[in-house]
Amino acid sequence: MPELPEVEVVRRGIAAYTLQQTITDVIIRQNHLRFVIPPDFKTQLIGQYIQAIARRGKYLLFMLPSGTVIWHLGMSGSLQVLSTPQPASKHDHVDILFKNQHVLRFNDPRRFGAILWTTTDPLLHPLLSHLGPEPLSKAFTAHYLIKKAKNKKTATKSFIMDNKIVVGVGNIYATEALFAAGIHPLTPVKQLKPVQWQQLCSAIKTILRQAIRRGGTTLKDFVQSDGKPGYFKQQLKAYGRNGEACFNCGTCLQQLRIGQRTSVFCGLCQKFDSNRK
DNA sequence: ATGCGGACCTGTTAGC
DNA sequence: TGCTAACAGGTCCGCA
Repeated sequence: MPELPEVEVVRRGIAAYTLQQTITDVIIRQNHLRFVIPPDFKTQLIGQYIQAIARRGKYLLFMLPSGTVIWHLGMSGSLQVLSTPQPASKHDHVDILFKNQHVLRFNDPRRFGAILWTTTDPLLHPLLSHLGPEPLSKAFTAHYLIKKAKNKKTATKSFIMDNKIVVGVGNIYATEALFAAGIHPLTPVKQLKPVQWQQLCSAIKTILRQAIRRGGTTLKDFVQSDGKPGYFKQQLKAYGRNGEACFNCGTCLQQLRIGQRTSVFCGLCQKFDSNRK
């Protein structure tokens, strides 16, 4: 479910209620997520407090004095802060209780989420160590992409969704960024011109920033930490619009599958040929 | 080395 | 109406 903007929205939302708060209890109702939650997870956390909540790609990092909780929301996970007790409903797998009475509750129907505990540098963890740069950082530039794309024939859409190239760009924002940059999703990356890399790079940054500002994209069930949906869906220009008219030229948007993911694009605005524009 | 398909798991929707 | 198949925001692994 959540791509980078959604994870960032969650991070900011829960930080306000949980930073510096002592953990009084941890309730695990289902420990079988993408990985099994470590057996000592509960005892490691109780009595400690959250010093900071960071994000690396789509991973949330809860920094405690003696270690770090690495938390991934998977495809369908959400984290909410409850200020009054509420009975657990279906798929509410984990609760973290704080001294200030707030509860951090994790719900994840598909259980693709992951919760890990590490006492060493989380950025060196095997799941994180190979990750590419943050798209909103200075390290993410057209120049960097050109270097990475050299001699590769990968489809541009698969390329920008590859964690090792850049983190946080999932199907929604990849689709949107390619539309904004006027690049056909199947274009082999070695064919892209520098000007197109510029457009793509800045489209990714712009779209992610806008999505964060609007609280992320709610397609079906994404909620911010306060339970409200995200409001970026109204801004989507290509994703989910197969068969509808392109906002630029009125042409009927098309759909195809790339790497088992649906891709919507405009056959007129997004061409292989780079000499337009 | 790269790149693709499959697997993980459940819920919703489209189609017959 | 009811059953089944396909598909869904992510990621890792193994095989070609």
